[in-house]
Amino acid sequence: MDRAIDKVRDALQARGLRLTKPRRLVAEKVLSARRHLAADDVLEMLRRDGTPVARATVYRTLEMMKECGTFDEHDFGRGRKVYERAIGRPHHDHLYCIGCGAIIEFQEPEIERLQDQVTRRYHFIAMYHSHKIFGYCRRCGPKAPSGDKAHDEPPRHQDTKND
Amino acid sequence: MDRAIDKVRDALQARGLRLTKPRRLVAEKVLSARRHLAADDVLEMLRRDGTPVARATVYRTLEMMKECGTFDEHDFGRGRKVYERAIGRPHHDHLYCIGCGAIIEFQEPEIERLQDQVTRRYHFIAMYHSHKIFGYCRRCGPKAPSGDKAHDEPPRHQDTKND
DNA sequence: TTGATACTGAGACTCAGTCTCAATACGAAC
DNA sequence: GTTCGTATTGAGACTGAGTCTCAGTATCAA
Repeated sequence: MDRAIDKVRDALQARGLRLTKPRRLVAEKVLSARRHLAADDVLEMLRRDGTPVARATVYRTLEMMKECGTFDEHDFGRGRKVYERAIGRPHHDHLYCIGCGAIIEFQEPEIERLQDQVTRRYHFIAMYHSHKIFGYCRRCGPKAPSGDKAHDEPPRHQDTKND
Repeated sequence: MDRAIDKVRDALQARGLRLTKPRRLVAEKVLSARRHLAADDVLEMLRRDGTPVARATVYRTLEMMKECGTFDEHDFGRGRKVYERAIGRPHHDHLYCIGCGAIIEFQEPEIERLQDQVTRRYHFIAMYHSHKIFGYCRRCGPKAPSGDKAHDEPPRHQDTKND
């Protein structure tokens, strides 16, 4: 984690940017989070910690960290962007449970290879990609897709990674 | 196209919904479009045609058509959802050009197969997925990723499919 | 210490999308 | 055809994530 913040500093400095106190506070929240965080989550967490950071600064910092490659940004269609640490962990894609909001990460090198093949086919230069599979996790199960109203208000399982 | 509108009607009726005039007008725009359309595009096109439909109705209809499986909805990160006809055409995914906004469709059955494998691995029941590759198309080329400011205002190629 | 520049915070603003509710259209029953 | 209940529409207010502006503050180099 200290290692991670150093890498964040390096990434910023490489672009002539500083790791100021507000930026560090935002970065630490995302780096240590056990789930994907939205700007509002970070805002709220810092407020509760007694170290509030302005809304604009949080948004600017998250965007900046994404540009530097230290955070990954995802949009699971809930009308807000969420972030997770990118440094020090391998690339992965996501399964998103429509029932409970759980996010499961997966790696499939063969898909990545096929993607390269596709982009070559179209003389396309890939910069990044977004591969998400939406459905129902093991716990929400096959019953969910039916008219099961219990799932309109997604239950939040304790030990899963929610957005 | 007449065939298509009939399928739209059937899909609605199967859910006890009617194909009213405003809904038909919205549906026809998306069915006949040569590119992905946002709600605002549809709104504007209908206004220009002299057959205006209320904003709320357009949004409601697009959502409804998606639910019925007649339209596909995509979000390419430009802050608005876009739609394309789904009936009468095979499933595909997209390459999105950051330079000019061009959208290239691709099909890769092998990726779909690997996806199934992934979901099985996690006991996940997939309902739909979103697979997008962002980068630069043949015309925007390898020069684009550099600090080429000419691409801040994406040029719009005449014969490509923009969102 | 000074000047130039980067950064922050507060709050106004934007804009896609949603909600509300009165008015209207439509299908079924009479 | 008329009536009644329900589905649908339109206008415009509202929401909420994200952006912008700009004055004030911090930081760096000289």
